[in-house]
Amino acid sequence: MSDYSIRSVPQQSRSQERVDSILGTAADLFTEVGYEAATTNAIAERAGISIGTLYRYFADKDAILRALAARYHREEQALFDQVFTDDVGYLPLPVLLDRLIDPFLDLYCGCPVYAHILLGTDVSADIAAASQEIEQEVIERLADIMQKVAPQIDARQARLTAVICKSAVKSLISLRSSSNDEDFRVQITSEIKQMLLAYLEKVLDETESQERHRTPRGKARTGRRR
Amino acid sequence: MSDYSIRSVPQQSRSQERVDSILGTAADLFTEVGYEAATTNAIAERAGISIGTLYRYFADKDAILRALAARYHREEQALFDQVFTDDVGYLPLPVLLDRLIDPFLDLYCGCPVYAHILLGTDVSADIAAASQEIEQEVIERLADIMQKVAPQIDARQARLTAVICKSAVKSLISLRSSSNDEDFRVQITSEIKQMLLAYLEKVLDETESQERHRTPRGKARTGRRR
DNA sequence: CTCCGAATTGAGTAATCGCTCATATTTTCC
DNA sequence: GGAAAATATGAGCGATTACTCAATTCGGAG
Repeated sequence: MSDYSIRSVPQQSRSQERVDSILGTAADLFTEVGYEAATTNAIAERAGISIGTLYRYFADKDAILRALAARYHREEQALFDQVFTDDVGYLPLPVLLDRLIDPFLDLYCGCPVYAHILLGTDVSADIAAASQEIEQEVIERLADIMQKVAPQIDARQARLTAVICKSAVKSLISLRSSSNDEDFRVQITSEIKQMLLAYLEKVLDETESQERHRTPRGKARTGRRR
Repeated sequence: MSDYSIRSVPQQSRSQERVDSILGTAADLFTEVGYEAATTNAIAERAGISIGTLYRYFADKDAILRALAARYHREEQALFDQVFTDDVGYLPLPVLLDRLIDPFLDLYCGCPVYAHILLGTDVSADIAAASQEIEQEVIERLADIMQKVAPQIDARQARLTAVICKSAVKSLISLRSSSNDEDFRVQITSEIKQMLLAYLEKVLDETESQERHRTPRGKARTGRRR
């Protein structure tokens, strides 16, 4: 340790550990008692550090939640990148739904605080705004997928359908975190998927028949754009 | 029942007016800035009374929200009583959906704080528990209606379907209160109804065919475990 | 008008929370 | 070893909040 080889790697890696530890503890406390009720002193104590140290790494309490929201955003984007492959438009609907839903369920299951952020339960205005931005992004991603699945669909309907799908999954997350009964979770998951399947089949059916019967008036019936 | 922790029994008609005034102001403030951020002093000031007077009528801050939740519960029950008529089982599904959904949308639109209570956004544990109780009641009411619409359905599936319907309407409330764009609200309302319609048609279709084929067990589409 | 209880008032209290900073400890590097 | 820099500590500060209570006003009966 007396070599002057690397500048401050030990410091950095230790710092990162500290940050992660704080984030993990905070996430646990937030989900247990809510954001407001989770005091910074309690977070520090449970993380095994002093309150002063906590404030060396985070400017204020909100910054902790912001960091968690950022991590959530990152992981969610990674999931989407994984899902959004070339063949996404050619998958049977039930398979597509599983592909779209299951990884996200795992995400929220593995880190329940993400559900809090998503559902906007008991968060500051800043976080709520950030969360809404993330959701907007999700809607656009889903709309893109809709366009791949049904190229004949118009952009407006694709967005609308995306909003509905996102909402349904949000409901599913909410329902799943409202109960500890694993059986109920399985049933409700299957049921929401059934609902989405029925809805999507109906939407696709209607846009397809619109296409077949020739566009009723003029042009620009089929969405393009993008 | 009937203990909202109101301190003073209305000896004068003036008292009831006061209580209503406090409740109305509190409801406004709660929806504007949230429950935590709405201080009792601010409620009193806006209601044009002193903080002392407020505490003559309500034991503590939570009692105000509890009174609002009780009012919400009462109005919701009244709506259900109105909807749950004898012919409810014979209505075409789209009509039934309108009958079930539209009055509730009006309720939440007329008093947005009800949406806060329903969605559990930023409320105390007590209120969240009370809200969950109300929701449980809603599920049972909906399950009853499901049994009337489709007598061949089994109780378990009826409850499951009720949970889904309640969730979907909850989503709709959430979506509608997330935007001020009236056009969006109309579209999203129609779309959620479409989704529910597709889902209910599917559920009824499956239970009917189950009935016809006399297969109480076995080739059910919804995977049965246990 | 006088008197008295009920209603109202709002400055003040106790408790809590986010956050600071002077001090103490550890690490780095010669 | 030892100076200096980096990091950690936690008592305590200031601000905020729900809530109290002694003082004051109101209203109506005699």
